[in-house]
Amino acid sequence: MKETLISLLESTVDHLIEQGILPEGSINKVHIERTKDQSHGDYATNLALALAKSAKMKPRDLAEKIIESIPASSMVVDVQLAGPGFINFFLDTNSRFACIRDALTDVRGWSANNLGNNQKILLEFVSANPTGPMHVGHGRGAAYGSALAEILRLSGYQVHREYYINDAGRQADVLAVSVYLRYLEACGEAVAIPSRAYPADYVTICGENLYRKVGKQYHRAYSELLEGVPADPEGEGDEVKAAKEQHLDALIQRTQTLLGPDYRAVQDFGLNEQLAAIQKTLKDFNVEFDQWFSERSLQDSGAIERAMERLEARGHVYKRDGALWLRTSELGDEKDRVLIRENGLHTYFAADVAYHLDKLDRGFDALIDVWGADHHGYIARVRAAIEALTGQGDLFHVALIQFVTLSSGRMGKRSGNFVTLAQLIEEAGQDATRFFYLTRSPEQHLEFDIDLARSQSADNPVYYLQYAHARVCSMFRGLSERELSYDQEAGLAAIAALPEPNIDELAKRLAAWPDAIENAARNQAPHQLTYVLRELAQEFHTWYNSNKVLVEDASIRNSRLAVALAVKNVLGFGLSLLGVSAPEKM
RNA sequence: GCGCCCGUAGCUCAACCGGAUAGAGCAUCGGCCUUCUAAGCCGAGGGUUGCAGGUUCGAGUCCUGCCGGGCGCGCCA
Repeated sequence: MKETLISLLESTVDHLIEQGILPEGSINKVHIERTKDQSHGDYATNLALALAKSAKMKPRDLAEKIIESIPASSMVVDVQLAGPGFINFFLDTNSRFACIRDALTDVRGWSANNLGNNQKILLEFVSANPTGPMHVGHGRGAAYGSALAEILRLSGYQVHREYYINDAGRQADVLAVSVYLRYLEACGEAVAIPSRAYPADYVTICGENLYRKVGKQYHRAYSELLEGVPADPEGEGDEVKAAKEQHLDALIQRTQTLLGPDYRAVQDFGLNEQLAAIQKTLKDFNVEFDQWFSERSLQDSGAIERAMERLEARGHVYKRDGALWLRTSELGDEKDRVLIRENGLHTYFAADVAYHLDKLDRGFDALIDVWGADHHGYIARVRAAIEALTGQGDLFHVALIQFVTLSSGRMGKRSGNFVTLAQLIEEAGQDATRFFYLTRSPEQHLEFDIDLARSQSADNPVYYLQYAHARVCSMFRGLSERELSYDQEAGLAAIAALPEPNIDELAKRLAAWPDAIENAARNQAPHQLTYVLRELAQEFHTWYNSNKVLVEDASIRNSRLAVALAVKNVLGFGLSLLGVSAPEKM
């Protein structure tokens, strides 16, 4: 429909160029959009406004010339000049109500578009460290990434959803020691928990679980563990903080020495338990992945070394102060970055470079990483590294998700009493939580009012949409109770004969649905769908209140049932894209 | 200090590549259940889109400078 109008306008422009009214090559692309206001018709173009300058005419005068030259079409019943020079198109009834048949026959196919042209995209999101439970910030990334994947798939992209498991590096060691100390506690030792270790309850439980599983198999005397370990100082300030980290580092080394090969077993126990908890929460949250990618596997397979060698071969690295540096500053970053530390260990960044190289080697046309806004300073260096390795830095995109704040104050990753995603879902429910995350644009800070979610969850806008869906279902239950019939074809054929004028507004909202998907994909903005669906539900509720559906007149009944069912299909499908259920009863 | 994001109604937020009279929810006030689900509908009030310039037919949207808030700037991850 849109394409038809565009081609009509393109031939009009060609015609005007032949006539000498428009200069050669004045057209780049005809832009046409749906109107917001019914009085502006169904579609509008700003063509005359855009071309007025090159034609050296007033916009309205040019618009008149354009309207005169537009070829006749059976779809278009009227073309009007409006405002400063807009050209409005009014469609015939068949075209206006085609969306109802489309929504009834194949809502998914009708909703789809080919923006992506079958490109392969790797979408990495959440990737929360398996060192503890997910917090409410991770939940936002999960809701966003999951919905975006659905929208992109519907828009002609092949989407691969991936979770990067940070199961290597210092944080994994901190987890291992934290768990091990709690394990010793369970063995009967009196231990002091380092101030920089993970102190939270889940670590204690994890240590106890380990004890329950293996008994005293890994038990070493606590006094032995502390041999040669500097004290854990108290107080504030940079120096004290550094000393605290040194205490923890020494403890890690000591634990590794003492446990030998058992160290890895303890660490794996902790990592696996935390990862299992994360996977359960995500599953409960209706978020799925195609692949779980382990950071440690990069190390074990030698992928990191290979990436470093490749960078060296391409002349992007140098040694300084005993460390190996990548010249990212030559590729858009603000300064160079360390790959291999003075102590011989690679940085997190080095592993990430290898990871993104691996992604590209797997043959993806584009990489999208969903990151929290606090990582924005990291984008330039990763892109620089990809550019250095492959010359394809432009294939790397980051969707930055702004922070989630809680009404009861900022959350902290390590504080003992932060609110976890699992707790939030427990309080507000899966549907309300998913939907609330998605009603904000990703670049907007999200204020999540825990108390509101708890006490007033019935006010959540998600119920508004679900209620519209349930209403239609209820209507069809009433249909059989009253022993009335529904003939869909007869209904579709008679829609134009419906007496109520507000059917036009409702049909207009329905017809806009496929465009909403395409726009949401183009802007990587799932939140737009929540608004479009809300508007559809709103228009439906209005129509429902002013028109009775289960009437004696079979023709009107059939048509209204067809309309209602079309709305139900779009609402149900739309909610499924967002990971929200569409109940048949409420 | 430098970099990224944000600033829209009392509150929380929309506004698709720059488009026509800047829209919703909550809150406030007034109506609508003997009729398919009132978790709903109808109506009212509420705005110099942080401030000042600029670009153009047209700016909440783009550019510059301020003001305010958040985040980041490690051989941590």
